[in-house]
Amino acid sequence: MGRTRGFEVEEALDVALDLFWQQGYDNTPMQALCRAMNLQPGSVYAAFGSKRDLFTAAVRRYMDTVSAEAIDRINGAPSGLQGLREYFAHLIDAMVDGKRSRGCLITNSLVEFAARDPELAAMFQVHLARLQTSFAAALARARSEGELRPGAGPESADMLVAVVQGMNVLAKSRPGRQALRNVADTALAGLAAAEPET
Amino acid sequence: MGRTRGFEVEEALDVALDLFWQQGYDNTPMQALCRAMNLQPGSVYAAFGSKRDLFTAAVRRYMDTVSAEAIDRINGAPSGLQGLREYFAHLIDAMVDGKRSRGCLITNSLVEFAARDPELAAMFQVHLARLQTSFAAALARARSEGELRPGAGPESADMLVAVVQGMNVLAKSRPGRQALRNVADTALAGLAAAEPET
DNA sequence: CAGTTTGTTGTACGATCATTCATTTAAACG
DNA sequence: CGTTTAAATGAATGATCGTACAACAAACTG
Repeated sequence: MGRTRGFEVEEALDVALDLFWQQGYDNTPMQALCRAMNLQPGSVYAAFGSKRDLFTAAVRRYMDTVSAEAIDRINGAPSGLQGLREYFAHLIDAMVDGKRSRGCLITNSLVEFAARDPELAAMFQVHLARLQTSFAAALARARSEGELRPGAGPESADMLVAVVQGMNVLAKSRPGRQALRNVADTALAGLAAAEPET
Repeated sequence: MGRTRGFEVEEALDVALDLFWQQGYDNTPMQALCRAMNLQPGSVYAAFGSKRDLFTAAVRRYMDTVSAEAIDRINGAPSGLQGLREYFAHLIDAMVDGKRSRGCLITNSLVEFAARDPELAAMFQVHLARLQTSFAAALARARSEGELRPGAGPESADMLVAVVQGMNVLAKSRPGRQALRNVADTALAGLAAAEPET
């Protein structure tokens, strides 16, 4: 019983997610969030709890949507190496044209929170582990298909995770598509077997 | 004439630099800076201007000391590839034992400021360009000495810059030395000529 | 249609922020 | 030593922050 909610919680959360993604946590006042969500403070606190709770919910939503979609691409391709190539291709597209020009919410938040909020840091760690695991699986597949040079293998996943985090940082200074492609291509070329001359 | 300053400006700046490095800009109140510097607000404002000015000075100092020392290592080695290896080795040491466990002040600040302060963003861009240039020079030297595999060269510098930025992010979650070494070794192994079997 | 319960509204509160300034202190100069 | 000038002090200011709450509105229950 009682009055029904006049807004969609997930829609509002998406708006908050967008703001946190663009501006960071400390630099986004609750007032700005309320304005963007078209909600009064009371409604926000009733629905989400504190500002930190709202942020936590936004990070969770980011992991379940944006991040999950990207990671799924890694192992949804016909070959291991191709999965990696497609992952990076879409990442770069989103960094040039789309929302990833703001970097990655988790990378941004890791930098902002790792030293002061162990609970959030643990969430970010889960994300990194997922990414690493998917990279390792793709590399294992690529190796079994003879796509990798000797010495490269699942252990190389850590390097790819670092490259992605680095690209997320660099994306914030709006580099050209070519520069980003160069980064990804160089990283993958270092793992792939030498191509036969065309 | 007049009363002389009772503190060393550079010493105070180093203290502020340390605090900004650990906690970020937004998360470091002027009050905390004053306490750490053992100075009253008036003295700080007289010496440095605004909080943003103090931060700018701290970033400049970081670039001139911490960052310059690290970059100098790249091309201070007997061979190109060896310079890169030494750069990463010292970077990893500082991430495990030293102040680099807080990441890199510039990487942190790039994430915090790129989208909202073009002037600071330009400073960070200079840093990235310096790093890229040094990497490219080392790679050119390495190539001319036959240390690189075919396909690798100065253009690969962008990938190394991304790897470093990524490691700076990952460092904040205190990874083990082994994980960091794996990242650096994998990145360099992808560029280096195949080693003869021992 | 009353009563209960829940959501919404808008204001207001205390804390904390960056910054200022009148006052006091001390070094340098004649 | 007295005057001048700059630095240090520490409280105060106004703005902005996250959050709470009293008043009002609406929907479900019986």
